Amino acid sequence: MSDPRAPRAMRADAQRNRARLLAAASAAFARAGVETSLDDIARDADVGSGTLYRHFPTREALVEAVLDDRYATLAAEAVKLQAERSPQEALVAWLKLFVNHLMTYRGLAATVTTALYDETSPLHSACHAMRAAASELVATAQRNGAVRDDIDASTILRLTAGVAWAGEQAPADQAHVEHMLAVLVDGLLHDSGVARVAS
Amino acid sequence: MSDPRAPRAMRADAQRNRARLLAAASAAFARAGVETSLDDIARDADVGSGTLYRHFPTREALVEAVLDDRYATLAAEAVKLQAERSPQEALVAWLKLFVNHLMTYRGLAATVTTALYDETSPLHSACHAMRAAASELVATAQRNGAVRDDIDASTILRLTAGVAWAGEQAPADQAHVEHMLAVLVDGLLHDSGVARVAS
DNA sequence: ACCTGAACACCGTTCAAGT
DNA sequence: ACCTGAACACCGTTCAAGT
Repeated sequence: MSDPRAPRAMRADAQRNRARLLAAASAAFARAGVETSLDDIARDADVGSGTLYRHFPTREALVEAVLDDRYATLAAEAVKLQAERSPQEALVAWLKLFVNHLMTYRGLAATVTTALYDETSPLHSACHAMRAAASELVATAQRNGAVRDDIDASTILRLTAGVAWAGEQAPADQAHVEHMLAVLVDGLLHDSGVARVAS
Repeated sequence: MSDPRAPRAMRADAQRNRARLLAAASAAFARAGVETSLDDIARDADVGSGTLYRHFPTREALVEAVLDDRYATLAAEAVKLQAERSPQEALVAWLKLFVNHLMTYRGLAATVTTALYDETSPLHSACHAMRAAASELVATAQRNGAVRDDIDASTILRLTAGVAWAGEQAPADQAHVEHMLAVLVDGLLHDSGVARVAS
């Protein structure tokens, strides 16, 4: 009868506190990265620190709640690209979306990469559909001979996260990161006369 | 007359404490990564925490002291490879040495990458010769048409550190990391009939 | 049912007192 | 000249008391 995911099950003040925490977290992550102080977030939200932990028992749970729909969107975009573009173009375009997503907050590349390997993480399930869709993109590109066969999808995701990580280690704009991604992509593609994605 | 770098300038107990701290730090870094507790290191060395800070005012200073000669060695190896091998082989072989060095301790890739961009870091000067030698390897490979022209040496170092970082995010052996490096290297090399470094 | 904020544990860093 | 360890600041996390 009562769905625990339905907001109506929450008391009005709890609902408001949750929303305040999400807004404060989003702003704090943007300003200082996902490793910023949780205490500060609670203070910014005008909420006791215990309330933050009641709503989001771990930092990852908070990150997951803030980004939430982004991973569903990334999964949907993968499926759409898969349907509309060539296998190679689809994969390359999606990796660009992925690397740009990872640049949303400093430290996010590390958090997501950890989550992809930690089944107990709340982010893990949020990323599940995205991961499956990405694997499909890779498998299709490999079947078509566009991408080398000696690498699996999860290594490709990790390497892409490595590019995002490299991007946040020093001042780098989006163009620079996409350029680094293009270099990686050139390494992923077979070179039998395939067009390269230049800078 | 008195050289501050000469160990004889140090009191005997100071000298012994320094050695103990280095040994404890090396063991702790190997066990728990370079971000491990400095307090624990002082305790392991049977030394007050203040003594650790007296010898090594920052964590980076301690990392630098522990690894010290490794960066001189990496610089020398670059020069040697430059002299003995083809431009392409030399660069590829050196990047392999570099990525393996970065895997020495968990977190080292991040520390070194930060240091490369932070001129105030004690690691920065330790890396200076290595960085110059690496730039030479890249420049030579580019002059010979072995490596693409649209990328500079520091971006290559950052991307290589990104591969090492990707390697420490999930259980990965040396072969796996070198395989990821080979993919990156394929992206760096020009594909005009050059032999690829396969897995 | 949920919130608050004090309390605890942990860590980095400083510094007064000691030798 | 160097060492020690207590003291301080900061942060994550828990929980008793309150509504």
